[in-house]
Amino acid sequence: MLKKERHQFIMDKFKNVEKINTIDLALELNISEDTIRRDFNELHNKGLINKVYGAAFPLKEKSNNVFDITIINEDKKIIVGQKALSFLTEGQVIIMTGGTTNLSFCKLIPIDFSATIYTYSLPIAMQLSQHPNIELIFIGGKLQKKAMVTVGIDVVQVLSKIRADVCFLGVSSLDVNQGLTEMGYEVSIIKKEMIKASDKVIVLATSDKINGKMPHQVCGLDKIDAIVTELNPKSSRIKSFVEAGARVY
Amino acid sequence: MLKKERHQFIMDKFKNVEKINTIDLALELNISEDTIRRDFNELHNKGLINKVYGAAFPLKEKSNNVFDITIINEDKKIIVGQKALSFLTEGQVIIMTGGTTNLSFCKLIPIDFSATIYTYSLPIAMQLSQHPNIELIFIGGKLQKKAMVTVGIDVVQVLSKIRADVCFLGVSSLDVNQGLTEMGYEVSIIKKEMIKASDKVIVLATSDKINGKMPHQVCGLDKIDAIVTELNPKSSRIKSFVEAGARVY
DNA sequence: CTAAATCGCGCACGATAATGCATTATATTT
DNA sequence: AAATATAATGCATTATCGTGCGCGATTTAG
Repeated sequence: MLKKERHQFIMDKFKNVEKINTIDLALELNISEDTIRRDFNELHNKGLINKVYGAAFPLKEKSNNVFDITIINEDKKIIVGQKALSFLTEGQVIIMTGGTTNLSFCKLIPIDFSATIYTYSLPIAMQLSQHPNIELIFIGGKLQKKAMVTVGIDVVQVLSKIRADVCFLGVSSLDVNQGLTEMGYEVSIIKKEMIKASDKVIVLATSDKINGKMPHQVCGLDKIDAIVTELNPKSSRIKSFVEAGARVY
Repeated sequence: MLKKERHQFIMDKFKNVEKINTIDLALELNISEDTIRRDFNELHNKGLINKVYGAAFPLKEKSNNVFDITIINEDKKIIVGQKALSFLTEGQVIIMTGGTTNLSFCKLIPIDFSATIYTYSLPIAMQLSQHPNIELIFIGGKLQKKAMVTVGIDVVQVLSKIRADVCFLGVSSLDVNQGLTEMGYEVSIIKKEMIKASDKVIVLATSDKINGKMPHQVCGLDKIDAIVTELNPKSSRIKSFVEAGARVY
């Protein structure tokens, strides 16, 4: 039995059992404890298992992979993204904010779509890097780890110098009276700048963002050219926005 | 039986089996193990199979998840990374290049390590965003999709204005006479700038990078403060570097 | 605090790999 | 078709890898 096979065997076994004893596995596979220990050590070094005295445990399945981004309400966000596709035109210059709604949207963009896209979100950039015809420009700055976006004066400065055709804007909250509001001050500043830099502003939001209020205002409804949600535009939950004159899709 | 036929035979066989033993195949095809090994090596270099001690495996089909980064020769890179940890000091200002060797290194950095880190690599930034005490600054620019790093004048400009204590430099190739060389012109320019901006330069490289030559020179060995590989510094494979006066770890 | 279990390290040995070289097969040129 | 260059193959040698064992160090449990 090859080393690699044993490693695979161990990882597979952890799908069924919660703990593997060093001695037991040595007996089961008919090899020395030393080898098992070495295997455990190697797997431990790779960050695949937890090791304790005399045994090993599987790692808590909680996103041990940094790069695994879980999208909550993904089905709703996919609906939003599909509607938003109609706002894309070949050759546009686009500003794309962060957030999982925008991420879902980016996953739906046709693979050969051609455009220039500015973003300040790491996950969005990773996703869009798959598109060979998209010229992707990342706006650098200090990283805000929670949102995985860059913030700070550098970001604002870059934004102040560009002109985009359209901005796809993910949001914290959307309210009929307050308009668009953000949880973080820095992000609110940056989004203001993004709106200023774009001819059109398309807001992507699932219904759970509606009628919430966050401390920092970004803009009023009048600045927004389209609001895309997973709801039917005639839905009662979005009625107030339609009545206020917003273009809801 | 021609080489091409054998290669085809091997790839076909992987459609049915999960593992091909070196000896078994040699017996089956009635040719020497050497030839099989050479075949495995060639296919491995083309990135078509995985090779381990005594056998070969088919590549696990790359996941459709953009964020999944497969690190080849991960065990070697982990050794490099562990050695490189000794060059870290709390509170440093660090420049980190891209590449999977550096990525492995970043995974090994203690979770509570505190420093300021500049990078132009998306995967590295994603990884380091896990560390709460690291002030992470992403250098923006046009994204080079293949390497997942930003390039262009903006990157150079940012680098020209910073001073770092240490630069951890991943490389394309390392040669005793040519020094550090790169495949891409743009990246070579940027790495020059990174070296200029740093007091110390630590090169992280697995042995397969050694004695290769790429078209664009970055710097000579004299600019490098330390070369970290997975090899023992006394190994014959690295001997020429030691003799040339390089500090090999 | 003590005893038992477990661990890490160095060493030895057999298996597998890499390298240089001679030989044979294949491709290219004239 | 013959001559020559180029590539592929196998063998011998040396290097490297994986594994088990022994021993002292470390950890756990009572």
